Amino acid sequence: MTMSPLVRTPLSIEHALLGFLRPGPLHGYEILRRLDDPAGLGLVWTLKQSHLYGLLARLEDEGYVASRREPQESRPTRKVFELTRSGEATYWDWVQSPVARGRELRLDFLAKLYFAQREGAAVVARLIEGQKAALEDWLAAQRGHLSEGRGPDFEWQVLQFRAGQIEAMLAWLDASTGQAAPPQAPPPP
Amino acid sequence: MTMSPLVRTPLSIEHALLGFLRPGPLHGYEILRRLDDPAGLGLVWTLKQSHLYGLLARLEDEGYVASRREPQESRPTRKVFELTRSGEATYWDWVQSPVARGRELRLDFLAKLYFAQREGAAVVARLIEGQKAALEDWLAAQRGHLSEGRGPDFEWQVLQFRAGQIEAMLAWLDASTGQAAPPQAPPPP
DNA sequence: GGCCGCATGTAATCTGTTACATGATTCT
DNA sequence: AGAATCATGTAACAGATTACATGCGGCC
Repeated sequence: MTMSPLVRTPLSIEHALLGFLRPGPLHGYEILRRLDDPAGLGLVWTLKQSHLYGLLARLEDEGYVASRREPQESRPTRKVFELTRSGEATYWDWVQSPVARGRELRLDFLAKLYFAQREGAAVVARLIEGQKAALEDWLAAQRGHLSEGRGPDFEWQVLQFRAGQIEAMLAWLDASTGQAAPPQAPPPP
Repeated sequence: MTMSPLVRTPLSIEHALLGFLRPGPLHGYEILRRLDDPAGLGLVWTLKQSHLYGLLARLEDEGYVASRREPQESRPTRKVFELTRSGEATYWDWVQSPVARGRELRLDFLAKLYFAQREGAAVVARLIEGQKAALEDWLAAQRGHLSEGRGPDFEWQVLQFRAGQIEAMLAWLDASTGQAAPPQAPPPP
């Protein structure tokens, strides 16, 4: 018996799809077209059509979205998705919380940023502040280990590598999005 | 009918295991212990025991390694693996060729570097030169796109982000391993 | 007697990716 | 007539991760 849990704990990349539905209901094909925009999210996250439909089905399974069929004249019936309460809460949580692991910076964080910018300066500020704090913690940890080590052995190189990547990320956050809007009350959690 | 091909084209992370066998035959448990070293490869690549055994079985399936059983008195029988010709060739190829995608830098490249350093300065130099060239190509591509774009929109931010990460990586290569040994004849290809 | 070290593996699960299937309409 | 667009999905496959299974011998 397969019990699909209503809520998965780790906030992962497919929650980005909820971001497309936040402004209002949408059908799968339309989401695909938005992903095709080479200057939009498609720049960092590409999906095959079948993959997208699979993800949407699962999000519905898990109760984040609900769907209704919308027949059209002279066009195939659409399946229009909209956020449930749970989906909306999950989205706000996802879009404002920093990623917890370095490997999530390339994809997950940029996706968050993409949607956060569509939600306004306060949301962006919140996301960036949280992520900066996380990065600074990581950096401190790397530096802590570095100070223990002695020579340029493999461990030292790895720590240097990570520190360098984190520093570059921090510099980028400051340079490209650093004009932080004053934090305001966030949209409904 | 499942035809497991003798050679998979993409040189991926599990080829790192071949690196443990290059100096000489080894059994799985011993590889595990080497991976446990928190200052060694284990720093960037962690494997569950079952996962390792699975990977070794597949490498054997694909003809990269061969195994023999080695009974012991008062200890469980070991399964000792050694490289085949194909495995050795694949290893030398893997350890000296740069990674082709950014996401492979964190794991695959560091693994290559780990083994390359065990093979000597010439191998390290070869790997690093190749990777630098690849990074510089990527960077040029990002900058090319950047010059086309106008404002600080999402696309611009993404390109800046990538450029920053690549620059940090280049700086790190120069700083921590930059004293390139003069290229010599590599070990038997 | 119980835990740790040695040494092996199978199998389930999950996720990601890709191939394939379908069918109507509109555009060229 | 043929290609592209609109719109949906199933199923196969590949990969990573984890849980679980087993058994002996030595140490405390």
